[in-house]
Parts: sequence; structure tokens; C-alpha cells
Amino acid sequence: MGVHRKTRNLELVLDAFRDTQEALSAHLLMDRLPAYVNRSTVYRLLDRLEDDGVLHSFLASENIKFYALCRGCSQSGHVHSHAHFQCTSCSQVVCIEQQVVVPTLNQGRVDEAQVLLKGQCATCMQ
Amino acid sequence: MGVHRKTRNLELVLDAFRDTQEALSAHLLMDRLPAYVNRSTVYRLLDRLEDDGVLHSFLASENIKFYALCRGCSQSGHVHSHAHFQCTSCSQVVCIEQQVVVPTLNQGRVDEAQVLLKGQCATCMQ
DNA sequence: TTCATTATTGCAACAGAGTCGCATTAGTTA
DNA sequence: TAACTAATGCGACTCTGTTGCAATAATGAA
Repeated sequence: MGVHRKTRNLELVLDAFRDTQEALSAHLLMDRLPAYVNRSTVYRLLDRLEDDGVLHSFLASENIKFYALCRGCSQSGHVHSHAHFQCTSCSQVVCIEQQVVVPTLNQGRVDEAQVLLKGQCATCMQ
Repeated sequence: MGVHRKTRNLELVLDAFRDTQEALSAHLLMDRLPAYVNRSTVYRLLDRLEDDGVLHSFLASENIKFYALCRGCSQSGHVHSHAHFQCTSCSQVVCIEQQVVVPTLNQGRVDEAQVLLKGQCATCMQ
């Protein structure tokens, strides 16, 4: 997983992801980190953790990039065709374990499918 | 479709979409419009045309919002669970007519599925 | 433990997408 | 033709994310 010094910021970021089932944007993540953690550092850590296969990313509403821990992905064979669900009421984003059937095309080659389901989560439906 | 005065800018935007099979971002659209069309105006027209059900939008790579003409959508019953394909080489985005099977969840309600397929288009594969 | 190496960080400035308030312009209807 | 007001242009702004550079600190070797 590349060169990684065990820094306090790295631990804080990893802990934040381990502490939740949610996917987090850089902004949401920073809300959960101490204020002294620099914005650039957060973005750099997210980038690096994604490169290293620790996190995966995807786009949700409002053009915001979300990150979540990779669970059940090896570094060589990522399984990222799983869907993500975003609640249109509370904006919370979660990973859906269920795999998505990637459509094939007549032309071209499909390498990856990003599926974002939008609707209302159980909590907001009450 | 709301109040729409038939302005030159509106016609230019609609023509740009009619002239292509591609989906266009605001930026790509502006490249195809005369330079005198204001950036704010483009964004406002895209918003309005989406509200009116003339265009639909979705997110592609790099957090960029793309727009395409709605084909076969009524204003009341949009069918926007179709997929979009983006070529990772040339970045071109096209709509895939084929419908996507929207997964159901154990909890919550799914209203919409945004599916972005990424890979290489036929042209770039050669 | 100390030192040298260099990955990591903080800062500040920047870039790009998109929004907004407001005064001006120009379709539309009477 | 005139009045109404939607649409526009402008500029300033917000927000997400990036980058260059100097300072800091984790790590491995001595």
C-alpha cells in the first residue's frame, strides 16, 4: 500500500471511516475531524488512500465526491460495481452490498459501472 | 413547459443539443455556442430546461454535470434510469438507450438510479 | 539515542464549476 | 406602440478541490 508513515492525521481519517457505515465526503469527514487538521491534508490523504485501495470513491448529488472503506476488495481486484444509495432528504450516503449487473454494450468496452440510487432512507420515511 | 420566451440563446442551446448524439456539460456546450453567450445564461438555461423536462442531467467524471435531451420522456413520467457511458480516453459521454434494472432495497425507497458506465468507446479502442 | 533522509503537513494562493443580486435588454401581449 | 416582465450580462461570490513551497516529523541507520 505504498509508503505510509503512521501519522496522527492518517489514523484520524481511518478511524473516522471505521466509526461509521456511511460514505463520507471530504466536507463531512472534516466535520468529524479535529479542527486543526488541514483541508489540503484531508484531500491528499483521501487521494492516497484511494490510490492504495483502502478507500473507493464515487460521485453523489451536487457533484460531491464521496469516499468509503473498501470492504472485500483486494488491491489487485477491486469490486466496485456495487451501488450506492443517497437519501434525498438527509443526503446520507451508504454502500449497497448487492452487486449490480453491468450492462454490456454493442460497441466499446465497459470497465466500470457507477450506480447511484436515490430515494428515501428508512429513517426519513417514518 | 413553464414560461419560455423564444430567445436567441434558448434556440442556440437547443440546437446545440439537437446537433449531437453526445451529452454535454456546460463547458462543452459553451464551446459550441457563440462567444457572446454569457456563462450565467447558459447555466440558467440548462437549469430551466431540466426543470421543464426538456433535458435531463447526470454526473460524469471529474464531478462534471452533463445534460442531454430527453427522448421518450413525458413531462410527468420521466424514464431516467437509463445508463450513460463515458469514454475514459476521450471523455465523450453518450446516453445508453438500454434500461437498467434498478435494484430494490430491504429498507428505504428507491426513486431513481443513476448509472454511469466507464470504459473505452469504439473509436478509442481502434 | 542521535542523525539524516524524505514523506507529510500547513499555508496561501489558485483553478474550475456553479450561483446570485441587480441593473439593463428585449420578447410578448394588449 | 407601449407596458410588462422574463431573460440577460456583469461581476462578485461560494464551494470543491489542487498546487508550490517551506517547515515539520516519522522512520531507518549508525
